[in-house]
Amino acid sequence: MSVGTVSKALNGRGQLRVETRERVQTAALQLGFRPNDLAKSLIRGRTYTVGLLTSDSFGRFSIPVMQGIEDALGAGSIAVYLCDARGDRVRERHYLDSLLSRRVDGIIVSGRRADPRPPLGVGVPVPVVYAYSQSTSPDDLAVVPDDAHGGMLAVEHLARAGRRRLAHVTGPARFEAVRLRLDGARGAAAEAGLDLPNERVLTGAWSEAWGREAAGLLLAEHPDVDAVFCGNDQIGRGVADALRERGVRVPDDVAIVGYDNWEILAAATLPPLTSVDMGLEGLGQTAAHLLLARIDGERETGVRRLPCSLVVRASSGPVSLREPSEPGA
Amino acid sequence: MSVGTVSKALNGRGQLRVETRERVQTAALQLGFRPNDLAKSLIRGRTYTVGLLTSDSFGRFSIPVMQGIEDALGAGSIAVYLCDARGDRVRERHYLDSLLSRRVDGIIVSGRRADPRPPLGVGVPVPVVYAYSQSTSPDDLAVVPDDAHGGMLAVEHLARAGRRRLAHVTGPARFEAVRLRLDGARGAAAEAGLDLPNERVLTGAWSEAWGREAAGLLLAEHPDVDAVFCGNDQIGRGVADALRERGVRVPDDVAIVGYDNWEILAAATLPPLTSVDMGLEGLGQTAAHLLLARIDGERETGVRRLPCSLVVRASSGPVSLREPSEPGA
DNA sequence: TTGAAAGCGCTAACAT
DNA sequence: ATGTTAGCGCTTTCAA
Repeated sequence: MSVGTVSKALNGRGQLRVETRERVQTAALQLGFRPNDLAKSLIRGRTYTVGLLTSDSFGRFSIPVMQGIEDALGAGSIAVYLCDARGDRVRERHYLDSLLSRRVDGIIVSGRRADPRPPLGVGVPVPVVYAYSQSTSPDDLAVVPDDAHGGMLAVEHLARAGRRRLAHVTGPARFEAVRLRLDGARGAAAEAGLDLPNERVLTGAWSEAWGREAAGLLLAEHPDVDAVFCGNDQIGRGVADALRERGVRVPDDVAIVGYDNWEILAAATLPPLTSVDMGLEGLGQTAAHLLLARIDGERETGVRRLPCSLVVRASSGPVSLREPSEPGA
Repeated sequence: MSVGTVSKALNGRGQLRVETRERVQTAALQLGFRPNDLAKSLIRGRTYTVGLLTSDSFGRFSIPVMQGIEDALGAGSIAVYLCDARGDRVRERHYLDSLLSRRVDGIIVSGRRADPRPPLGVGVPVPVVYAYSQSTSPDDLAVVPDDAHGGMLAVEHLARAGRRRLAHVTGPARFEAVRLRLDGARGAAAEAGLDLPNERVLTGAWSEAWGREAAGLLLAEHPDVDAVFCGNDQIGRGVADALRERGVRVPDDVAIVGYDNWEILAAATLPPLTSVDMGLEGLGQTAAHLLLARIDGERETGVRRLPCSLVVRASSGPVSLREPSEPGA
């Protein structure tokens, strides 16, 4: 029996007698034969493999993105190489070389989104997509969450719950995400006939400690605030804890909305935190599909912003039925 | 110029004129030539690639393990395939087939450690190591944290801080980890002339809510307890918050030690939580090195338990200098 | 010092 | 319906 015949039998190609086909298949099974994908790739010029290059380690945000990518790709029998450059350009270069030598069909660059990063390199001979990350080059394609939309959702929800005096406690002002979320929040506030003046926007760290501190500031300077939109869930938790400790009822007196929908934290907060979900897993899937499209010749570039969603929990219930309370009481 | 010569020039093999070698190298650089690793692998019969097969998604625990693995392997220019079976045996089989067809040199199986899992498959033709996970087969090699050691560290520390009345609030009793940590804790208690009777061992969920609840139980039934060893940091946080709310001072009245050293939670707790660190990143590295050793012919089997370490923060300070207080006051 | 040829495991076109 | 052959890109003898 010739190798050619075996190949046809196993791949269901060519004209073969049914009996031959079956004979080959049983034999292959018995011998534990497994076609060598390396050889196939060598011929096809495609490896059905992509590189996942994270510029900055794996954190709370990269993980779901990664899951989404792996999910979308694994289903199509595309394997994913995992590369963690740990924020080191040299290491990144090293991984890039390795991926290219291994002939990946494309590369997804993920990482902290803090700021647009320099492109992966010049003349990378395979398609690249940035996920939860973007490059400074307009010729690249990036997928990120729509922060303005997230801010809008939060405030829309608070307004609909009858809140009138909003505050915003968020992270460092240098983050693009901080600015965009605020823009979105302001837009929604205006839409609802409310305002969110600068003195009720407090920027600080992305931490619980800052949330606690900010809650104190709000209580001291703006005791009439009845809703706090927080830049992330840690801040939200800090605010919630601090308010509770000072006898302010959440959500009766003050409603709280967090950001990230970090389940394990948001759900454990007292009361559980309503939070904006960036849909990172879906973002990963989108990035994967866009990469596949690019591999198939698609040429779209630019930044794709994906809508967020709101996960409502107890912290943002409707205003108390009782008369407006005296926060800080 | 023949391909053979080029090969020698680029790989520094054979006898070549220096000038030729240089000429080839500059040409290769200009043309952006990149040797095809697929072809090399085909010849060598080795791909310098390993599969990372996580049986049960990526969580708080798998991530550091994964980082360690990637770190140890990436440094040696070994690429890592990422496969997430999501707890589905069919999917796992699918990934296994894919990895084998792609001729990985070995496989690391990681996952939840809850209970030993069935082996990956019979007659897997490449070395396998289980990381933070173990199989039911004694012929396999697994690396897991030493839970008894972790329990020991926690109680040793509390005893040394002068605590005499210990309690243990932990997760569901069906977890092997729960039993082992308790064993270790009891050993250390005995060593220090203390005891940890069953009525002061509370098993429940791995959650903050359970921590809060358990704190209430302890206060009601064992108000003389001066130290609580918690099965994880979430429980620790719940206990800390509940005690504080009831006016019990931590660590003055009651010391708390958590488990997992989940930085973001432990550090944000009031007061910051002393916690047992399982050294998961190191565990991943160890698993990677053991896999490499196996690939090189090493035949060791069994379960390798890696020591833990203790990260001391404020929650376990020495006993108050004031006279023994009245917890619950 | 360089070139030619075989072969890694497979597929696809062409012969038989 | 099956066998033969060339060739994917590379390394490695062996010959020149």
